[in-house]
Amino acid sequence: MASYRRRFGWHSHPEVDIFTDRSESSAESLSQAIRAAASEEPDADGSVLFGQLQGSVVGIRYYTGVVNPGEMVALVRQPNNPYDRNAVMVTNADGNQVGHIKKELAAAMAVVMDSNLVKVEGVVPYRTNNAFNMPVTLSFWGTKENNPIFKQRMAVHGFKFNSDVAMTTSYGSQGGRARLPKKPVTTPLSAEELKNAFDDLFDVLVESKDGEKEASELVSTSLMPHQKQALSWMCACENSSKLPPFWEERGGLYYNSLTFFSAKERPQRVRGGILADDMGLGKTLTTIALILTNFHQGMPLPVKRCEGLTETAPSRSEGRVDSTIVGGAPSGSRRPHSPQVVETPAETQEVPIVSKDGKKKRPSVMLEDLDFATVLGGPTTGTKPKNKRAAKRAVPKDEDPDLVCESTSGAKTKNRVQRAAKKAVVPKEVAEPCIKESAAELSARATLIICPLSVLSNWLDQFEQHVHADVQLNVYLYYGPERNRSASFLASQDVVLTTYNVLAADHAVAIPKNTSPLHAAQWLRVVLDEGHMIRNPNTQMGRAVLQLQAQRRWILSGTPIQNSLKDLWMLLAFLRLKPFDIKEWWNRIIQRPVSQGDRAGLSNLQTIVRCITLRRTKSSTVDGRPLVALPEKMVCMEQVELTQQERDEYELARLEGQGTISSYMAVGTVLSNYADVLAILMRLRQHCCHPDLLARITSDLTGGAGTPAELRERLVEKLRSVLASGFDEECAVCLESVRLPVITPCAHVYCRPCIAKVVASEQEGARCPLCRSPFSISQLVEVPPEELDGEDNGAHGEGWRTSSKVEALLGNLVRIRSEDSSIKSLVVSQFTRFLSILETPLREQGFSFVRLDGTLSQKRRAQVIQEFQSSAPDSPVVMLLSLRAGGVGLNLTAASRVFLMEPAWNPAAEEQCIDRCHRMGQTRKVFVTKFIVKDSVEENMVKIQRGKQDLVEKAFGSKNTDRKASRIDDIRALMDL
DNA sequence: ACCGCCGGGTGCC
DNA sequence: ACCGCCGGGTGCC
Repeated sequence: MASYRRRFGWHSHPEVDIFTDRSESSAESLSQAIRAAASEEPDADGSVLFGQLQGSVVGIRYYTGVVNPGEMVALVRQPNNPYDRNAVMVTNADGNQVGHIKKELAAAMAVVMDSNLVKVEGVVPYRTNNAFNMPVTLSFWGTKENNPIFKQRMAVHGFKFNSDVAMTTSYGSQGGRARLPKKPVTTPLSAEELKNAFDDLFDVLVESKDGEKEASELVSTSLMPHQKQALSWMCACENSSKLPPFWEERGGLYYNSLTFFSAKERPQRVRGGILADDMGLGKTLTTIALILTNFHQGMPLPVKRCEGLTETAPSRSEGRVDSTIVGGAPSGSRRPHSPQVVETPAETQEVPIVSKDGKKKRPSVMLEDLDFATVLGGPTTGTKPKNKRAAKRAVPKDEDPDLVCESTSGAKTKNRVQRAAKKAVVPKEVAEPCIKESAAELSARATLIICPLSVLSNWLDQFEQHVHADVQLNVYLYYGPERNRSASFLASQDVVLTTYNVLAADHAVAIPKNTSPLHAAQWLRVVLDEGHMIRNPNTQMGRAVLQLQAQRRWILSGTPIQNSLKDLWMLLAFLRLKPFDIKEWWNRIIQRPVSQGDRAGLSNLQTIVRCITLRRTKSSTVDGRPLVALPEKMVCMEQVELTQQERDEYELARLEGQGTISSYMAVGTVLSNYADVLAILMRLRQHCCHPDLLARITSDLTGGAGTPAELRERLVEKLRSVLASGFDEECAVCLESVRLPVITPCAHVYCRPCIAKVVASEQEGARCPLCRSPFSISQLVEVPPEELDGEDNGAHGEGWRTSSKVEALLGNLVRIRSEDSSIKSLVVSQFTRFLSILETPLREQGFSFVRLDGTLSQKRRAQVIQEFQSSAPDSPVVMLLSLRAGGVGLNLTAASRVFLMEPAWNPAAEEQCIDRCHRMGQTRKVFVTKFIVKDSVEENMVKIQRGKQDLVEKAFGSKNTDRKASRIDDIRALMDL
């Protein structure tokens, strides 16, 4: 008994004591209970039906949950029930408790559920007039091996199954209707079909929703057609009272065609969805437009505008950013008080406006005001005459102190446009039934945006760039130790920007006693940027995200599903798409049917995704034209010839290296001397760039024993060089990019958690998975964090010398400058020391430049990017960029030339770099130059790059051994062996 | 619940 | 009367 109780399955959730909360709010806590319990469930696929039983649900008069004939119900174990530890609770599809399973049957079910032998599903087969209990058909699902033991345990309690009926592997999609296992009507999908269908899940959605919506004129950037479509769609999602998928209204009742659940209450709608546009289509801008355009009841966000700033509006002066960028300071989010404040007009369309006295205002009256409003916000038309006209319209001061502030002349003024706006409560979407909002709902104002740290600055920039300078938009950066933790302060902002980590950390700290500030606030809207980041609901992040309180919820993601169907569940749970936000229903209705190849299940899944997602790709079209016509991109290789002296040095190193490696080859110890091989390759690559790069790599790797400290230092050095080389980016255990890299004494690099797993799994001595050399966990070495990107900052003052590659780059830069001095360039290298070396000639030649590498703090990084992106005449024209710096999403569109100083092992890294400037917002043709030293390891690397790209496309089932072999082949090719 | 079960009242017909 | 029978109170787990 004790043993099975300890191994709680998904039906049991000992933490949740539902009896502490039996009152009104129990519906929500029950949903949470089910969700919590269900999330522990192992994969729902591969189950077979053991059999079915008729049972009864008792005590229904004590609960409010309603079930109609044919509806599915959930069975949830209640091990803490004070009356019966075997209790099994029954809830309906809405998460409301219906009753309990009768105790004799519950006693049997508790045994098999607690020991994880089965998952139980229930359907109420028919109606009775009994007010005290109701029938339920229970289906028991589990893995084949567990079938006999299940039957036996049930038999002990007197429940027998008819064995010939029970076995069927098909789930079918019958939902609640059928009580007997059915033969599938159609043949199930093959694994291949399933995989394709799954991959296409989002891609087939690529669609152009018709209908465009203009952004509020608070937005200074004009939206492209596809962005207007997205805005229109997003507004509709937020405002319409349309039922969620699979719900329909039938004679005053709301009916779900998948669970057969019907309810009097309108099911809670999803006010939001997934914007899954490809990267670069402007999800950020569209979201900003949404925030400004769709406040309550389809009105624009009411904000104050400072007229005085209008004239300088279009220039993005640095001064404006700091008012938003400073995290933590309570006043940090407010822009300095400026002259004459006006609130924004609310309406831009010809909607009849009813004035205070009930008279209908003619649209023309409105237009007059609008004209004025347009002037206020107009990007380039901050013309004096119109402003004067605006000033004349100022009304006496005594009306509404909130809207008044000092004008330039010191007089208190308020603009009458506002009065028009205030009266303009006519909803915009006349065709769509506009949702009703309660007073409490109407009081929510702020939008919370959660994003990865790497794109924080991008959001700030984009707000800066796309919102009119005179708009007093309160954007608060909730980040850093000084952040303001007042929930009411946060809720009073227009936008609060934070990261997943801050959210999770706050949540974790607050959880035992109270709620975190972000969880205490009632948000108008929560936006998850790169929303695919949260995949697991059991992580701190996942839990924190799910518990936010908001009226509207959005997920922005270029790749909504990364691995499996399960990823999608988290997104649906976040959006609270009923009833799929509860895992039990998701598993029953979607996950299991689909993973068993059920076509109807797949089609239901597609319906769900279609209803809540908008996705366009770069190749989508609007009215037959591509969404974004990116300027052309030209990629060329520039061959660099070494000087005779460089060539001599290179050949010396190559011959030596070839000798070493071929001797390893001869005795088959290439992999156990991997570090050596990499070091040789590294030296050759450095020869190709600049001789001074070699200076520090002097340690003889095979050198005799030293003190442990020396050995350790050598390993650190090796790890550093391995990481810098980019060669060993993938961990041989998880086959993914190395996280938390550590190096073994045999110089193989793994993720720390991966190698720890290996050590744990091997009985006695752990061996390196690649070369089988023994090692212990204490011998693993990691790079001290402060050194990760720390390189000497080129004190190359006097002893500086040039190289062929340096000359090649400088030649290009000088030529470009002479042709068009406004052209900016990215100079990319993996060797940050090479970037340091390049600083000297750039300075000598009078190029103004900035440098972006991994050592920069977030704040400094943002500054550097902003400086570089600036179009001011004295702004930098070159950015020295470390290949590994920053993540995706960096926006460096000011550059239109990219110089890749040396080939990278990973072509994707190069592509990513290029895409930082060849992306939306790029107006010029982009030229990419890849420098390759002729007759060198670099040329060989390019060949291998090509090979790998091919490989990636073909290979899915490549095994570890294949990888090893291919590595040796790689090395052979690289060294011309 | 038009049941079953419990426990107090009651006790030939 | 340490039973049977009657009828009211009661009722999930």
